[in-house]
Amino acid sequence: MPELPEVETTRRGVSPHCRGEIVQDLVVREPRLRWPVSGQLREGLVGRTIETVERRGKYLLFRTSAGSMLVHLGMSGSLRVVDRAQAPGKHDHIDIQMASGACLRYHDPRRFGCFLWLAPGEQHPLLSHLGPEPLSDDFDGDYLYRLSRGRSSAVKSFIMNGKVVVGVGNIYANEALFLAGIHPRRAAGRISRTRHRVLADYIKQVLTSAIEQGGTTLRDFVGGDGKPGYFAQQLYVYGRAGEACKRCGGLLREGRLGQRTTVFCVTCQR
DNA sequence: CGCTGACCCTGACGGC
DNA sequence: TGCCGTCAGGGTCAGC
Repeated sequence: MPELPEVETTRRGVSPHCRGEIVQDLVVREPRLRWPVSGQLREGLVGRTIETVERRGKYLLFRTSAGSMLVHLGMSGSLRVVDRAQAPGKHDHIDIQMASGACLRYHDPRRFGCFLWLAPGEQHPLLSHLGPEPLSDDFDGDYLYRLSRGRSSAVKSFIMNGKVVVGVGNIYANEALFLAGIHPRRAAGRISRTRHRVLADYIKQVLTSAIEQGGTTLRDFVGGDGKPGYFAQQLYVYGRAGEACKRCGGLLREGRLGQRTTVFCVTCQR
């Protein structure tokens, strides 16, 4: 589910209900996530005031003066604001209850997400090797060009690699490559500077547009306010294999690249 | 160091 | 109706 636009949508949705609020209790119904939810999280968080909710790549950081809660939504996770009186449903694994009465509820059928506690100033290994934010000035075509020299991996795997750039998942990688007219299997190291610039610009554009639409809801994504995203209607290739290319009318083809479904147009992408 | 594939887990869906 | 295989938006890790 969540790539950068969905995580950002979640951040924007939950932030007003967290910022400046005291955490009254943390209820963990199912600690078996990607890594077990430790007691340290509860010890660290309860009684603290959440100062800010930040995002780094697909990670959310709930900052307090005593440390931070690091959250990843995995593939099927969502975090939304609910009324604390509302009975938890299946796969509602964690509640973060605010003194204000608001409640952040974490739902994750596949349990690939994680909730970790970071001591003040602690640089978690998960965050320390991440590439630049795609929407920042640190990320552009020249950067992609430089980093890709000598690399033999397919450009799609390259831009989905979090050490190269964060937040670009399968949906938006497919979309950006289509818009840039680049074949997903082309070796990253054999793409010109000009084309890398086009690609970087489209990555920024497609992510920005998706954030504006509240993300992409394929089956069950909901943002912090519980509402779905509307970007799915604007997808050019993802989920459209066998249908007509919106640019040339040809049949979109599907393949597998690095265990991920890849959709592209053989005419428009070279 | 770079790259590939197995793996983590549950649910939805299509074919029989 | 049910069983079975396949696939799904994330990332880590071992091995070459």
